[in-house]
Amino acid sequence: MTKRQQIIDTTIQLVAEMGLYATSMGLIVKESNVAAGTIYHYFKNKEDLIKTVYSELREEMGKAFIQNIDNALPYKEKFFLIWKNLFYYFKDNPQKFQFIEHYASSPLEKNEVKEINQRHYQPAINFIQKGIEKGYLRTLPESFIIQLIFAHVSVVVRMILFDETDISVTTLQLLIQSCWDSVRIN
Amino acid sequence: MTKRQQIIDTTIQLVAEMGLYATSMGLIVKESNVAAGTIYHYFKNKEDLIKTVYSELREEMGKAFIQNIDNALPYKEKFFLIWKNLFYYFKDNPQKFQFIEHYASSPLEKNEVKEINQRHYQPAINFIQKGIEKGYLRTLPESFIIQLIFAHVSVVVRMILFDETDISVTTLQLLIQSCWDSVRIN
Amino acid sequence: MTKRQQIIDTTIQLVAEMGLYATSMGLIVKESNVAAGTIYHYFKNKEDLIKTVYSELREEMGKAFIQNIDNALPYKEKFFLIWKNLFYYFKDNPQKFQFIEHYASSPLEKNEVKEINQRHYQPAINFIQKGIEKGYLRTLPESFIIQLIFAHVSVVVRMILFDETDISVTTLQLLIQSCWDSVRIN
Amino acid sequence: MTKRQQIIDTTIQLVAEMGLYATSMGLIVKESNVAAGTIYHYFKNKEDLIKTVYSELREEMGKAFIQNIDNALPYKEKFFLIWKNLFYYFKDNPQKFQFIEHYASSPLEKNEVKEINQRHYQPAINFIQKGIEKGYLRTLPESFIIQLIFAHVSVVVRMILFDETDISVTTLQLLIQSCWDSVRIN
DNA sequence: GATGAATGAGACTTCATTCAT
DNA sequence: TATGAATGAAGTCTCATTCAT
Repeated sequence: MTKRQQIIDTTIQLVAEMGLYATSMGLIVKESNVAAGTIYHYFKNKEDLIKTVYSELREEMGKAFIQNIDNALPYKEKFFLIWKNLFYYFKDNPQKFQFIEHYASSPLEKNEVKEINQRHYQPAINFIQKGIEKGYLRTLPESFIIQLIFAHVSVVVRMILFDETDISVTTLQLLIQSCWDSVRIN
Repeated sequence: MTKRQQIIDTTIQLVAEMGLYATSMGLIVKESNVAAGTIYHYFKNKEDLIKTVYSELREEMGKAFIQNIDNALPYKEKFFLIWKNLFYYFKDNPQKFQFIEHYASSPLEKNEVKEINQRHYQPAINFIQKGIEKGYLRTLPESFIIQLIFAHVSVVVRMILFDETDISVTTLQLLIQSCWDSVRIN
Repeated sequence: MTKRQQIIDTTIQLVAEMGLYATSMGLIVKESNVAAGTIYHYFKNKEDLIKTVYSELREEMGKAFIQNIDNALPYKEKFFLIWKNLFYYFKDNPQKFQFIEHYASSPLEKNEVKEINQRHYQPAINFIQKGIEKGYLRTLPESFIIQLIFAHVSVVVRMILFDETDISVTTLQLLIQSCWDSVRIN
Repeated sequence: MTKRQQIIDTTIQLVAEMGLYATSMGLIVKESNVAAGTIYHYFKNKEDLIKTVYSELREEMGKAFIQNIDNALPYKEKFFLIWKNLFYYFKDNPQKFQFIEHYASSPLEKNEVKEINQRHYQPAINFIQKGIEKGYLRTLPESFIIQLIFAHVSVVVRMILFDETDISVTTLQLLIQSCWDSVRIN
């Protein structure tokens, strides 16, 4: 594994466990078996490191949730599949989920990166847009609907992760239905 | 106003604007017109200050959202009123909303305060419990339903606050309906 | 007990246990049931408090070690009695002993108090002086001999206090003999 | 000279002059021409710095006082030589002597370092042990005898250092004799 | 006499970052 | 590329002391 990747992996892990601010560069140095200077060889500074990691995760996530979606399927089924994709991506990568949550709620989020990462959203935006146009979804701002879905999934993931319980396929189906009911046309 | 209150008010304002970590004790000192030592007269340390502020806000919030609820009203109407109470409490106190969001996503949240503040939830838990029993709401864990509603309101509030737009009463009604649809029995 | 005495007692106890610097005024306040301002009513500042306590202890100690000395006794016997007086004063008042040790090794000792407290030494100086004149003791500076005796007793007391053992009368006699042998004429 | 050594030297000098507590890290920074962070690169914290310095001095002292002792010499002569070694080590390194005195009387001393540094005592313990076995010294606990000798030397050194007088070789011989008389078999 | 809220200088320490090797 | 010693600004907190009540 390259030094750069070691740094990124350690950063994800530490931020997930301790949060953005408790994750000092010194700690990353210690845990990643890399010298302080090396980090600054690959990243301009701490903010750049964090933002880069976030960017990469967003891209990965963006790919994950549209994966294996057959366009021929009915809209509702695609919705359910997408929800599941997102859910399992988070469930199977709890540290990445937590990193993203930490980042999203940090003051860093306020900056320009928002737009930069927007493009990873594009397929999602398109999907929602089409849902509204075709009369499957309520007439609400797309970004709002996306936030709603994202928030919904996050609540479910958080519940599972922190309660350390698992969830049956049936229950999961109920939960997705709940999300679907909040955005679909009655 | 007492020194203690000055400190608390300044803390809410600064944390709302800059986040938990960018809000240094030095900044609080400067903005609150209080000596450094005075803060430590009222609070054990920064963590204690933050947690105390959070606790007080949670209590206030707990009171706000069950306010003016006539028990004689139909369940659904009560649900809508509670949603609105919560919504307007956040909308009218944006700094308190942001403080709570910052706190909730911080590593501090992980600690014991969670339980301590649980009692402010009690009316909410009871309300949800009754809704499930009477067959108005889906059979899901109460705490999960509460999280879902909370997340839903938060998304709406965030949208309004950050987009700096306002929202018509009609739209609001639609949004509450969306939340209701995600938890009500079909 | 007067507030003043409460302060002094608490100070002795805390300094004995924790040392001069770990004994903060705040700690004295907490442990002595006295308000911060009250301490400053009786003492000019921390240094004054410590020095006053020390002065009082020195006076007490000065009285203790010449107590019950019959001038008619042989010189050597008087020496043994004085040694014992000093020893038992320390053994029976371990906190006072420790306070004195902490003070004596502190930078405060360097100041003027040394002379002020000199007068409590006077009987000791006289006793040593007479011993030299009469040919019982070696011709060395009196203050040096006093330091030697004081150091000797302190070593014994420290040993007993920290090892938490006690000591037989016979052993004690041997120890005094050791001290006596270091200053008597051969 | 390395940064680490600069820090240690400055620490010895400042503690000797001002005591353990008046020697702030800030002062060490100023006097040693080193950045604050650099101290924490070499030492975990102030306590660690002080303890490390003390440890090194104890080792140096341990080497100093058994230096040039010819085992073939008579016991008493070896005793005199050892006393002199210790005496001159302190007299020639007054700041180290004062550092050790400050440390020894501080609350830090109470901790584990005591044992760690015990091994530097080993030659001394052996020497005393042999003295008792061979009938040269009184039957008293070795550690007690060591404390006695140490206290004796310290009184002499303190006298010379603080009175700023020097001492003739004859007088010195008298003083060692006094120490010897306090521990030798009559 | 007694109280304790309020002060602010200064103590210790952390941490992102640089730079010579 | 990679290292890690060195930096110093800034953060948190303590503590002796004051003063209005």
